[in-house]
Amino acid sequence: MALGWQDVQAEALRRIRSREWAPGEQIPNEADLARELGCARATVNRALRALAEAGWLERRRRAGTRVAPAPLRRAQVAIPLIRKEIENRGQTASHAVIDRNRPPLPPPIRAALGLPATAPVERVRTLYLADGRPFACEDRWVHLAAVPDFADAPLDRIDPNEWLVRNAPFDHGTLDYCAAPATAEDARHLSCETGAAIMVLTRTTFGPAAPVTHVRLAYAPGYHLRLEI
Amino acid sequence: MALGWQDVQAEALRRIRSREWAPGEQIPNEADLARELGCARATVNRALRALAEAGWLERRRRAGTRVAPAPLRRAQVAIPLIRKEIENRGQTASHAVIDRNRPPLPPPIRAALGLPATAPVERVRTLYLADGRPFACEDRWVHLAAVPDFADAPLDRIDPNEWLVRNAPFDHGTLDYCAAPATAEDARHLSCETGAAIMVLTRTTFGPAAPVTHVRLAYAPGYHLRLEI
DNA sequence: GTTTCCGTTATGTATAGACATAAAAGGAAC
DNA sequence: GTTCCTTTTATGTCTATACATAACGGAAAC
Repeated sequence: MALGWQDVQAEALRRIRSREWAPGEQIPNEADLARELGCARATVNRALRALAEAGWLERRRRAGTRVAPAPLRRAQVAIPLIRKEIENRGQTASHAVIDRNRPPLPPPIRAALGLPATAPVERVRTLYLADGRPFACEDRWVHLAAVPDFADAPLDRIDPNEWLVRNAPFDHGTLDYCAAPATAEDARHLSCETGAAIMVLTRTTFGPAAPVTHVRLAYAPGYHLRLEI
Repeated sequence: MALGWQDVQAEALRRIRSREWAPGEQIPNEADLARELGCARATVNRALRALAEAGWLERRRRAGTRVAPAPLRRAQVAIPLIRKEIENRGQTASHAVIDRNRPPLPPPIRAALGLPATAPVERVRTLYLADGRPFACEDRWVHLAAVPDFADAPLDRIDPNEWLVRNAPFDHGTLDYCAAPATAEDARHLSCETGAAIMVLTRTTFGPAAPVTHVRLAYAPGYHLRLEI
């Protein structure tokens, strides 16, 4: 057997790193490379496509393939369940619903979800605990028209985050992390001082047809968001 | 005939979302699906592989393909140049080197890089400005054995971040975002108050053979890390 | 000179067929 | 029952071929 696509990928990466193929420069076309390396064009294609997805190459039909000028690397961040996130740290996860009701939709939340003021929404505030100590507190608004069953979700047994992940798969959404001072309410729930620097995640998710949920998640001090690249 | 892998992917995704294929459940094998949909197995393979990479499916040889029980979605975060990050906000980027020298390597940095105390390193502290206002301040340690040319980098013209991205392509690394109170030094450079909640990024990158750089980047208050999912 | 059109070219993708490989399942030896 | 081995099976991958598609570049029409 000849080379596998991973071998081709490794060889291409070697040439990129050794500057044999310099940044911005066009590399040989797939057919030539296949001939040179002694494999099928499909194999070269698989390798180069993977490198393009990883940000090392830029490919355009007819224009050929060139080395990315400033290799813009992408990091992947897995968005796990909060429960898993706690368990991955070797701690025991639990949660407590603080309150659950249907207040009028405040304009900022309304805007984020793109809903009319009359849309049926439920608000749930939840405290997540790791080994019994506060880990994060969540203020979540759920669009009931998109997930009618949420009204009956047994949130004492399964946390809102996990219930929604399991029962309302979504299309797309946005995450926004920022550092902020803990509000008085955050501080009360997280047992920290008002104004302490905490990580706040704001997430809005949309289903195929309608917005699903908007959530503000305030992590207790000391939270780290780790990415691999 | 006309069925492309994207069509197959869309159909599979429809079945996952409609719960025709329920979470945790095993789906038909590639050969059967290909026969059912009227395309080649390779086409089905391409579609299902893409869905697995996106986190919708879990595949194992011989064991078949099943719908991910709790679709663990991954978000991609592009790690742009700081300069680009500023320019993408429609502002003008500039930078100023605060100091550049070769102090002894402090143990925490040494541990992060995995280097002996005698390793040749250069420390550069840089302030990044957006429209002339402080955007972030950087404390960077560069392993000169891995990037000897760094000693001659004209950091008045090109910022350290960009110089390294362009001249020292790396293999892998870790990013760590956390919310922290601004130190007195952060506060002085960023024109904010000591103790203000700021986002701190700690990044360590490694080349094929040796560690390259360790950097602590403190963003001015108000910084947001946005991800699309 | 400008616009339109068309051929060339590199990548994108589909296909059938083949073999490789991991892992589960079942059977044989003990 | 436990261990080891063999079969079976679904995914992983390579190959050769073919056609699709985007885009560059030049020729033709005006």
